[in-house]
Amino acid sequence: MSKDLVTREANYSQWYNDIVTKADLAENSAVRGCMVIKPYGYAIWEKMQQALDKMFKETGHVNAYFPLFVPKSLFEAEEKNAEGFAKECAIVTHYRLKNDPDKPGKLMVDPHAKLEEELIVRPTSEAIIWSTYKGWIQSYRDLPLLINQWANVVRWEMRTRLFLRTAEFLWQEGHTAHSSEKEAIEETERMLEVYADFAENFMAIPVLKGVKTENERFAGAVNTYCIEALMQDGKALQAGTSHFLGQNFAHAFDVKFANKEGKLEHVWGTSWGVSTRLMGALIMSHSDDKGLVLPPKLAPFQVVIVPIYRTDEEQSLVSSKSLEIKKELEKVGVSVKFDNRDTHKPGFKFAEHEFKGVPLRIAIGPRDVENGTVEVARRDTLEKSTLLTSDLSVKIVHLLEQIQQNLYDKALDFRTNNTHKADTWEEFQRLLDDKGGFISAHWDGTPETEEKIKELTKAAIRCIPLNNNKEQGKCIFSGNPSNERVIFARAY
RNA sequence: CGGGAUGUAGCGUAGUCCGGUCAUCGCGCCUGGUUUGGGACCAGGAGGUCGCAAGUUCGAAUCUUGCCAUCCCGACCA
Repeated sequence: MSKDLVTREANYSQWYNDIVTKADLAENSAVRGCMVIKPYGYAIWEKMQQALDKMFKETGHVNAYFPLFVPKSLFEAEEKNAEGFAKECAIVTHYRLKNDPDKPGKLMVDPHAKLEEELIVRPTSEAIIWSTYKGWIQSYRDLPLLINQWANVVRWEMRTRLFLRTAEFLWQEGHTAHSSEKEAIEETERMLEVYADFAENFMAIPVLKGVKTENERFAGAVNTYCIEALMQDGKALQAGTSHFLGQNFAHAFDVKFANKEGKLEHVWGTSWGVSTRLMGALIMSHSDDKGLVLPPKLAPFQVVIVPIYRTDEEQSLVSSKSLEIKKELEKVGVSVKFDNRDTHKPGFKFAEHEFKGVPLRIAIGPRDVENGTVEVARRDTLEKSTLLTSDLSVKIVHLLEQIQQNLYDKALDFRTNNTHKADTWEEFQRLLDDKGGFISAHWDGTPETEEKIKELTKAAIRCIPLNNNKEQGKCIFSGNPSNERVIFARAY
């Protein structure tokens, strides 16, 4: 466990990988680039899903499910989208295997079972969904169409990393259709707000809301909004995107509706998604050199109770007290695990739960039962205190709220301390190499300049912040005039 | 896909240059006993196609070739 954990300073990426695997979140599988999400990691993802799903429904969306496969002819209909994803598609070309006559016991692809038309394993579902929407939308009365799906997608990435970039990943993708441009833009912005709200209030990660530059825009979108988070190593992570699709997909798939005047118009679209990459963001934002740190709102269990005893008699005494406390806490909505394994010593359990990021630990021994107390340890600050069991549930609820808030505050402080303005090229480069982080700087607005800066420094424009202050200045690279700062960073 | 590194028991490793007496050690695992308020101790035990496949050789963990996987650096990307 943590005695084997390399420090963040010594090797950040190894630290990350160690946490993912040693905290039992996920592991590499027999399939290149694809991970197995283990029960403890999946439980966190389920918490995320539950919270997000509720928020989607509260904003009027419903869930549906569309096929994994997209016929190539549909996939290529929206040209920019198809071109953008073409280089990372898995393609199904056959539908049958047969015994290999040359190798007994082995199978081979049956050459007679070639598909008429290849199927693309979805890298994103716009094509299959918009081709379906064509049949669902005739009138303005059919709009807006507000649908989300929870699914897996495949993008054949060259270099993968657990949660941050895997060939197959889990996500949700919302796909909506509207009768006006204004309404579609409102939807795009609404969902960005939902993502920001989720990141800040559940994940305890402050995020920067903004729009992408043309270079970084989703293939097939008119405008891409994003939330950007800053990781502890000073690199940025795109945590969610919301796209205004204009009428691009409506044109590509001929999706039209009759308006109130009886005239046919193309519908306006949006799509938005977050993925299991959020797991990576969660890990890298809060965890420390002792292991994972989880915000209470997303922890599979918020409190672990570790009983301490020597004799059978003590064990039954301590156990019944533990169960009593567990019940009391569950009554006020706190999730509790009673770790009554008799195969491990308390010290081992302390270390294990600490490594796995359980927000609060309660230890109960015979002494506590006698005194009417418990020992409570916070994972975020590692502070221990002895609390009277009277009103314990109220105190625990309060502590969990404090931990949630403290994690957010710490992450926000970190981001504040690692966001800098640069006004010259030298300053820009120095900031990048010294500290990384977000760098706020003037840019002349051209893709060429953005590209050159990226080439020279590996830093890209993460976003143009929403509600950005207008300010006259000169592009740090070209010296041409600029009327606002944008956010640069090296990114995952 | 380009550059670099690695692959030996569940994990971490020694051995590879210089082929044979070589499958090493620690953790973990199993059994028994003593333990239990911060990662227990003693004794005994099990566990291996040395990544996979061909080749060279009397003989391959060790040499050659191909493939696969992982990590790091690029390009690509949520």
